[in-house]
Amino acid sequence: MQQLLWALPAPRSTQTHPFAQVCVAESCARCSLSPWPSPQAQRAVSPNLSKQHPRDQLSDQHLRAKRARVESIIQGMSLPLTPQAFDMSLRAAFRHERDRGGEVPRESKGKLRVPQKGVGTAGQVAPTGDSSHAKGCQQLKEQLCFLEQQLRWLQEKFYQVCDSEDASQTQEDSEKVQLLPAKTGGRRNKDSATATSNPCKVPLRRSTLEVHGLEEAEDRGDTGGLPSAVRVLSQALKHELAVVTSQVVDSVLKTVWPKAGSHIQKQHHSLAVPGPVARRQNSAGGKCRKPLAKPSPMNAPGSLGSPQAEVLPRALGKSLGSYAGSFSSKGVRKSSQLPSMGYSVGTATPVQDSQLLSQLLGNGQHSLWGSNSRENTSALERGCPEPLNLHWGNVKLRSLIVRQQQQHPLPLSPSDMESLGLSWALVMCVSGLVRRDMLSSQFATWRLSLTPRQMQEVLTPGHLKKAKLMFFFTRYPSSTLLKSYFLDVQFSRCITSQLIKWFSNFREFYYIQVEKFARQALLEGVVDPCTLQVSRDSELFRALNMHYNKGNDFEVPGRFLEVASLTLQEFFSAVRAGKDADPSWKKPIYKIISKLDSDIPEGFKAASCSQEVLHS
DNA sequence: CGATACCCTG
DNA sequence: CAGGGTATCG
Repeated sequence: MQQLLWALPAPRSTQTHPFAQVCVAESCARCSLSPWPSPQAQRAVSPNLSKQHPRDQLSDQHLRAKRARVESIIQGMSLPLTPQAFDMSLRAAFRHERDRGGEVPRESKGKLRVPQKGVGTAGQVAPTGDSSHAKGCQQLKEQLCFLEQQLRWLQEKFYQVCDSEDASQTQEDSEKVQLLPAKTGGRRNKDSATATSNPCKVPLRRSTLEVHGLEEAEDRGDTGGLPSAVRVLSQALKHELAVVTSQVVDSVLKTVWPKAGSHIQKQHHSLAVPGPVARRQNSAGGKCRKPLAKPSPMNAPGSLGSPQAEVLPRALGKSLGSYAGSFSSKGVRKSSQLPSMGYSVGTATPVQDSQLLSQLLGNGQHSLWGSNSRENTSALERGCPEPLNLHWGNVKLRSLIVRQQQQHPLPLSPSDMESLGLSWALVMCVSGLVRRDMLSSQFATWRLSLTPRQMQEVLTPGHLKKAKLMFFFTRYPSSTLLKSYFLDVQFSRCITSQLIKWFSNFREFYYIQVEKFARQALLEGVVDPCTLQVSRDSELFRALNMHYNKGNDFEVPGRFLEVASLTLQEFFSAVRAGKDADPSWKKPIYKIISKLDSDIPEGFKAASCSQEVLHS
């Protein structure tokens, strides 16, 4: 969720966050009550939106109506916030703004992330420990903060909408022209051609509300009142906000106070208790990508012969909740693998969400969850009223509407927060307000918490490490070989290509390094290629070892040294012969090296191998 | 046409 | 390391 937060497009560089400014200047209480900056203030901080067209005066009323509407959303959301939450969120917002400092606020990345419930979730439900209460409170508080920040950000976006609408009809906004697919060359055309199948594939620069959907709405002559797209989004957001908020509150209360309701006062008390937000970092983003953490329930000793003193932070693997709401390859929850924790899982399964997300992510045909999604998806869509089938910035708004109309509760579980994050991500993505890859990241994280224990449906850091070590033996593994060595991975097209991509990246680094040293040798006046031998204490080896074997906890096979030496010599000879003038001069070398793969020790096949990596 | 390799970029 | 693009192969 925090990813979502820092992923939110920063205000234009010349513009500080209007809300932050208000916060600085005045006591935050006022901001909380009325998060809207005055129109003057708004314009003052957004110079490029300040061009007032004469025609605007005619539509002032129009604008006010829109603002009032959006404001009602904000205020509706603000109601349940406690004073502490306000204060906290304000500070968070301010901190966020400060951290931004023109760059991505990396540091804030983990700050608001809600701690995952660990293995002992059931224990946390027990009303024994104050810490668990505090933790829950912390969660709730942070959720609310997050929501508020989102809202504030939305507010800003809506201002942009209002203003850009005014501008759009009166001037050929050069920026907008630039955004139009038809006018930006072949690649853009290609993008829009595939837009239907990749509804969420919204490039960042089109991810503001200044998207085609608005224009579409207006092109249809929808000039009276709010543009239909705005109206639809507004309604969708309202629903989403209401549902999400109540769910968060409910779920946290239920979790922390099984006899919820009678201890509301305690909540406020506990809210003030600061708690460390232990949170794993996850820099992974993008579709079908491996998360950095995984539940590692199995910890059987690996059978790697060498001292596998793998050193990845334990917290990485442990902090994640091991909630095992799991999916089979068919996308059906395997009840047999559900832990009996007494969580009331909502009637709507995560499967539905996942399908929707999958749809949004453009994985419609081959859902990450399996193959039966098409059936269900169509079932979902049948209930969807067609008039809402708008496209908004290449995103099917309908998907949101479908979800909204279903009004199913999100599953209440330790993955609540992730689900919530996804709900928001959905809203953000559908409205074109957030980058698709960030949604995907959220998506992957969320999905991770539902992964079966036995079969990894995602590639973990452990797998990556294992792959790197395997690179010492094989530079060009076939997909079948990979399948036979990652037995604990449930292979899909996505997983396969990711693994292959990994090795492609490994090779890339490898060849770059070797080439670098080959050229260096040439400059140093080496004449005989045979003198170029890669030994364990050579610079080249150190560079490679650092990359593939960080920590030097794996004994690199001698064969790899031979291969590296040969690669080095080949590069040396080629460069010396001036072959590097040919754009494809590396191809022959690649061909040679590709034949030098050796067998991988059977030990790598051990399913626990990649998990062992995380624990030793 | 899909899978894959390579290249380039962030 | 991931993404996107292009080139190539069967």
